[in-house]
Amino acid sequence: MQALPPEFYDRPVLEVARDLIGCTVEHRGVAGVVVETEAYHESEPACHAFVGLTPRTRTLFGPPGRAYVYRSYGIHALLNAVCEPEGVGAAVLIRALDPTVGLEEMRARRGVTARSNGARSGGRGAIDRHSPSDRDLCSGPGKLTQALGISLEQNGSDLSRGPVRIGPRTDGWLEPAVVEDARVGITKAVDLRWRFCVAGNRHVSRPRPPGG
DNA sequence: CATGGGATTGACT
DNA sequence: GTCAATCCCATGC
Repeated sequence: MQALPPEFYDRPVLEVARDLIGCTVEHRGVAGVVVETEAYHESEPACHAFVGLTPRTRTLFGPPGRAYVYRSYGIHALLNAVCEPEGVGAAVLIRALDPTVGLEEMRARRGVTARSNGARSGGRGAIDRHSPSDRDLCSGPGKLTQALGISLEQNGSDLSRGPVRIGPRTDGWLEPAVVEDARVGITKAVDLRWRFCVAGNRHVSRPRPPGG
């Protein structure tokens, strides 16, 4: 797969967020098509970069085309693509994928959690968790990083070079039907409709947008 | 140095 | 629908 060049990300974050729909995210031979994104920009308070340059936001203010990976709620790693020129804090959050390559590996990573494996290993069947349906593999920002094996170590890495890479739209995804909606899970700037989803796609996270 | 708050998920009522 | 898990880091004293 030919990865998108850094210049692709050196544009207004809203444009990139829309254009990333239909593109492919790949990590170590496991991949999926982007079906949901959100845009974040330093000018609005829901963006981490709103507070300015700190150790945490260093990557956000860095060059475009890098991965911004951070820990959410102490548990999940969330993947973003840094956008706009260096010095401007902006990024696209990858919220959901339509799984395409390496589904067995995704099921393995998502099927048994550390907690269920460890704490519940009582007398009988230790591994008793259900195997998630393929719909649950990548239908959320924390799920897809787990399915692809993406962790905080990838923060700052180059999305054009890897190990996490993003490639252009392929056949079947050249002109996806995109619906806009309000962003999910935030408490500030909730009125901005900076969420982009593929209409009708099963792998879009909840809440599903109207018509999506 | 102490505190508080998440760009979430899964289990449970 | 409710709720807890769990860690990084921004903020304030």
